[in-house]
Amino acid sequence: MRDPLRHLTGYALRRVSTVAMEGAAQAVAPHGLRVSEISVMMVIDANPGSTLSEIGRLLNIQRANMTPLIARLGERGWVTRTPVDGRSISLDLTTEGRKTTRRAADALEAFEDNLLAQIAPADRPAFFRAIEAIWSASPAANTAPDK
Amino acid sequence: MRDPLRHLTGYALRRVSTVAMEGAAQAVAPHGLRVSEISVMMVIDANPGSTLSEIGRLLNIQRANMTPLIARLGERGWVTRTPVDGRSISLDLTTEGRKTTRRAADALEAFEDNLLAQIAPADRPAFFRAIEAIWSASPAANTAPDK
DNA sequence: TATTGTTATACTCTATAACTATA
DNA sequence: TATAGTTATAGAGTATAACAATA
Repeated sequence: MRDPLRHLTGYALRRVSTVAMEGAAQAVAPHGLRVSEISVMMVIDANPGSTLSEIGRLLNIQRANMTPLIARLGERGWVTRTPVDGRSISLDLTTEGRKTTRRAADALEAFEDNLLAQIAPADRPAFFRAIEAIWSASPAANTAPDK
Repeated sequence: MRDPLRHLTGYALRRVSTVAMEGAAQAVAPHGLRVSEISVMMVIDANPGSTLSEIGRLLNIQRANMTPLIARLGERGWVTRTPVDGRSISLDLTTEGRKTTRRAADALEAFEDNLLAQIAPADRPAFFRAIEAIWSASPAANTAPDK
């Protein structure tokens, strides 16, 4: 079977991205989390007191989709919501949320290390330059999500 | 805002893959096609007479999801279905389907060229080696989709 | 007026299970 | 028994529009 898509950059990127997402999902699932959820928790952990909107912007997740995600994390006692000025709410991890984040993030990073280990060390700088070049030239990198 | 995900290979791949998919979708939409549809049509064009299952395997699309996709292309008069042995059907492009494929594939490849152009020529070989290394080490590359 | 959070909704992609009919 | 195609369905991710409350 001939594969006329094999030479296409975007197609190659999509396949490999799928591999990465599935591995990340598996790494994080035993901790009861989805990739989107651990991502949000890691960002809150690194930026305590940030706003729902701010975190969504960083991760390219729209407000409308952040709300139920944060609600799920709140129900499990991992994230607290504190009104900050009457219309914004600031997000923080609970002690239990921090523990869960650390465990899940460790699992995620172990998987990411395995991913990176597949790439020959000599190829890594060029690989990341390429990724960064595509990203920073993209509309998504230069536009605010949501509106 | 600190971004604790920035250094993760998989996260970087996902973002860039999203850029690629959105660009591909935009390139192909004016021709009335989705990315999955032009992909299938390009594969049929390169492998006329192949089977629905065979094409699905190549593209990692399950049979259950191929059926409605092929049905849509059939309704538009772009793909024909020919029974080959009573349970398999072979797929071919009509003349009109070939024209559409050529136009949409040209648009897609123009976008892909722009993507590639973002990467410094000196970085390209390492970039593709890295992509290929991650892919070929993945479970997906060594497993048949569907079951 | 612009922004925040919320609700409702819809569309795409992907996945599974069950079924038939054929090989 | 295994495979091909089909149907129905469900989950997840993502997108838009509209709204109330606040800055």
